[in-house]
Amino acid sequence: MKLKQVVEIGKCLSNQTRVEILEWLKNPEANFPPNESGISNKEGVCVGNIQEKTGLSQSTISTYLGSMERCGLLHMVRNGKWSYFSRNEETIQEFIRSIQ
Amino acid sequence: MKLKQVVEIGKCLSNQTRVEILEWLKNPEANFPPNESGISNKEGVCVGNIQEKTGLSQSTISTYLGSMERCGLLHMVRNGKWSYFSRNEETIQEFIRSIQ
DNA sequence: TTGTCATATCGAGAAATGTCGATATATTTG
DNA sequence: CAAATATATCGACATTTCTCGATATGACAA
Repeated sequence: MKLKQVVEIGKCLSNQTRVEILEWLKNPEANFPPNESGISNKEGVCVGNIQEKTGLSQSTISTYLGSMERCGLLHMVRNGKWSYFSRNEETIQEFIRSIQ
Repeated sequence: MKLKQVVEIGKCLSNQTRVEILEWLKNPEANFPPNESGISNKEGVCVGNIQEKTGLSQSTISTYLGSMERCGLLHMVRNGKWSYFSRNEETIQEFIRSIQ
């Protein structure tokens, strides 16, 4: 993994709420209520459910999730009006290999 | 590892130079000139040699290394007027376990 | 003790990030 | 089409971090 990407991931991990989101998404079914649509939490958790759990504003959480997706920590899939976020385990492993 | 420590490590990894230092210290004998004192680079690299390689000011590098030590990424040992820094592999592994 | 060297700490201004409310966009529903 | 809903983006101000030069500290040498 390139240095720039390591740094971008580091920026995401430099904030308590973002680290918690990453942690919660290890077990999305236990940490979030079921999605309104049929989609399982395993495939991704919608922005609203993450926002509610953190207590921060909608715009802040949307910004957080966007930056976590751009650096590769999270994967996003859109379905209608919802965006579903899940961990991107491949990139996380690459990041780990870069620093260990 | 506690959330706060993960975040402090994240802050250290959010800067290009600090990530490079961590990378260089994987192989200190290849990346730094021998220490003036008898101490091997394997046991730690002194601040001056790290500063010279980065090109940043002495005070900046001292601040960087201090924060990397406080969060547990680096280990420091003092010897006379020198401080020697090396990777703290135990904490690095703990950090990795926290995010994977 | 005085001077020199390596490192640490301080104070400051510049730059980046945090976080919000307001608003824009896009999708679905009536 | 109009309204409602979920998410994204914008603009702004507060806070944090970056990075430096200046200075303090502590160890060693003369």
